[in-house]
Amino acid sequence: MTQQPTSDERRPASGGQKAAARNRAALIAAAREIYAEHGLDAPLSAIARRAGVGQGVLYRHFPDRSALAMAVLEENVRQIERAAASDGVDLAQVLGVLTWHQTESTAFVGVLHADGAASRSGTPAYAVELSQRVERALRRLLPAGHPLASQREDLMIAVGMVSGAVTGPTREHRERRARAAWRLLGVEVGPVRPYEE
Amino acid sequence: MTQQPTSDERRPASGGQKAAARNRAALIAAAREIYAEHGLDAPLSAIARRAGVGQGVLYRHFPDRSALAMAVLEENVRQIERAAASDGVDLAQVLGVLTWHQTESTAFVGVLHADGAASRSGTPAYAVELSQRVERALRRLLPAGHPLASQREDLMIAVGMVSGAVTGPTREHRERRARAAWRLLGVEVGPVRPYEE
Amino acid sequence: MTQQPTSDERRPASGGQKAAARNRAALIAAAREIYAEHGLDAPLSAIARRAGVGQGVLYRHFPDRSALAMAVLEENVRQIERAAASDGVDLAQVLGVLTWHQTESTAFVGVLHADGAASRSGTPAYAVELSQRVERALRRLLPAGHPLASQREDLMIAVGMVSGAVTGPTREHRERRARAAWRLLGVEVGPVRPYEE
Amino acid sequence: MTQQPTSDERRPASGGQKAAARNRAALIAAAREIYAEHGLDAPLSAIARRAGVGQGVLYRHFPDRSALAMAVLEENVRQIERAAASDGVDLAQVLGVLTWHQTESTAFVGVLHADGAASRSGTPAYAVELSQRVERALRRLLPAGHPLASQREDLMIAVGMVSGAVTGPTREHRERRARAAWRLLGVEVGPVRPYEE
DNA sequence: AATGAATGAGCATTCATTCAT
DNA sequence: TATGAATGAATGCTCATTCAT
Repeated sequence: MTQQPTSDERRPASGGQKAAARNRAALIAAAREIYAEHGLDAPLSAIARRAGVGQGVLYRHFPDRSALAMAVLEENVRQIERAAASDGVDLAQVLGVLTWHQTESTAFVGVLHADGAASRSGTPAYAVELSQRVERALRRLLPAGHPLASQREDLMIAVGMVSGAVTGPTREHRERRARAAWRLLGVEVGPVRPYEE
Repeated sequence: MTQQPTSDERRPASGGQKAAARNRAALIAAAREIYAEHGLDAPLSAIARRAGVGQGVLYRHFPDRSALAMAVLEENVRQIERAAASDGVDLAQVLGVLTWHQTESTAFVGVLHADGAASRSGTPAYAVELSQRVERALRRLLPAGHPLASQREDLMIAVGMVSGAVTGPTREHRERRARAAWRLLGVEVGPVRPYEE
Repeated sequence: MTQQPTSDERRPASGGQKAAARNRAALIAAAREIYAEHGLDAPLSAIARRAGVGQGVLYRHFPDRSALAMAVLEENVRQIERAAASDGVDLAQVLGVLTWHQTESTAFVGVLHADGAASRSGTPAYAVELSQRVERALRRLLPAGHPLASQREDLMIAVGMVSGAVTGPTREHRERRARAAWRLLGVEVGPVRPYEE
Repeated sequence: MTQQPTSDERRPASGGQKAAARNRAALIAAAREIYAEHGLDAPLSAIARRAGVGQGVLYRHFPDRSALAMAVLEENVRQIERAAASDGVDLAQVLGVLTWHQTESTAFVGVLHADGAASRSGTPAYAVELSQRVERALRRLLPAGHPLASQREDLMIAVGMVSGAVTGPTREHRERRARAAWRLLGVEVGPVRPYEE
């Protein structure tokens, strides 16, 4: 009726709070890798396995699929927000950081396809939220005369467009195409690299 | 006891070659609808059901998932090829037809993300092939001075970019964004509609 | 991304419509046994195994847990309804049939605990429905002067009470206790046996 | 480097024997609540959480699921035993206390379904034991001419019958049905309330 | 040639139980 | 002695694919 383990094997067990944090990090790292290889729909079991933990641990830390994706992509968005908040930064530089994440994390590209209005009803809520955070970060730096400043939607449409261009087997390949995309848009982009301060 | 088959029962009735062709068409039409509603990962059983045929028929006509997707998207590509081959047509008009398919068929958008070089190893071969056929169709009409003519890759990068912009709940929504995308690229587009001759 | 069987093994397959009906019957029979042994919460996989079919077959025939339970208990209820509808029958005889099912099918007892008003919110809807059908069948035969006729609820309370008395390892044991219960209620019961006409 | 433990950290603080007893009581109280809300199959983790203790504490005090259920129901039985042992009490009054527990604690009802002979092989041993204790308490007060005195089994069959009648969403609902059950049995019941002396 | 039943692998999720801290 | 993280078995459910009829 109720489940009861049949095996007599000794079962390994927990490793305290420190291990918990380590596991959480391992799960996020594993998810990032698996997402890159198999997309956001990858089996959660694969992520747990890659992280070297049981299925339960994944659920303990992330109650549902969204929570995990959110945690993974949160880091990407945060870096963009930080970059946008630093002193004396201009839009081009932040677009460089954005582009770096687009080329680095295939899953992140998917999020930027979600315009703020939830494209298809299937678009997960977290994607919309993350997309809006990126938009807020960028818009503050958008100067009046900028090519993307004339119409309200243009900014995120352009970001989506670059996402559409970011394909290819290696990061370098993807970066080349992303740069070409921005060039075609006539928008200046700074160095494509992660934000570090 | 030599009982004659009274055959009161309606036999499913094989239907001959004509029915076979009709089934194939019904499957493609059903797949197009289901793909639009549930994406390319929709259960094949749903497609068979919508087409009003058994699962077996689907497998008879399309040995695997790719074959069906291919058949569905083949039609989109063929229309673009036909449009590009008509008399006195110019690039803008064909881009209009292309854009119509992008806004109409979400699945088709996915194909155009596949640049000719097979972006991710996961990209199915048919996507690459279809993408290349679109490229060939367009490139013949690309005049020397066109904004997308200066670098070899620009043409399909631009197409991919527009695909990236095509999000939204309704076709109208998606068309508006596609037009904005072409505008940002400074590329002229003709009427957004299917090709009919 | 999408699941694809890794194994190369030949997989057995279906056996036509006749087998389908046979499977359905096998599932119901298996469920009846398993319910008797492990209660209504028994794992569905155990039922499928006992019936000698795959999990999918169970879901094809019974979309959810309720549907299967319903199908199993439906037969019990139907016999009572039939008994109640036969010519010249009186309440005592139908109570005999009811009692037979109470002693035969432990799961059926559970259903009769569900008064028409859904005892706990957890009571499944089908239990309520089946219980009400039993009540309707019995009430038509309830004569004015009967010990259970004075108050509206008394009829099904009495049925529930007998259910509460029906415990014990063997059917005979349970029948003995059921008879004692009816005796304590001062209610006459006919022969305890299934309905056959 | 002989660093003194500054112990700024609040250690969970073992708490000594007093805390242990407090935890045990908290677990029983929590279990009673959870059982009432979710039935006897409720997750143990929920009980530990409600009690405000870790899972480990639960296992320290109650090695398995039965031990906890036993401890919870033990209290119900003890009250009945105490009531039956008080001066000048009669059967009707004790049945009132018994009925109160039946209406209050759904889990307790289940125990009373277990006649002394272990109805189904699945019946846990503790249920049999508790049931027998209730029987002993009641039988001593059973006067010779009582309606339940003529046959040995009648007493606990009647108790089981009332248990079978005790359904409904609220305690009041259940009490009304329990009273009706005793009325149908022609057995007098005193005030339905917990025993307090 | 079509039907649609059956198989069974795969993924999500829950929870009893252990054990490092 | 208490905590609560981790394990992993069990179960529910879905779907691609095969094949008897």
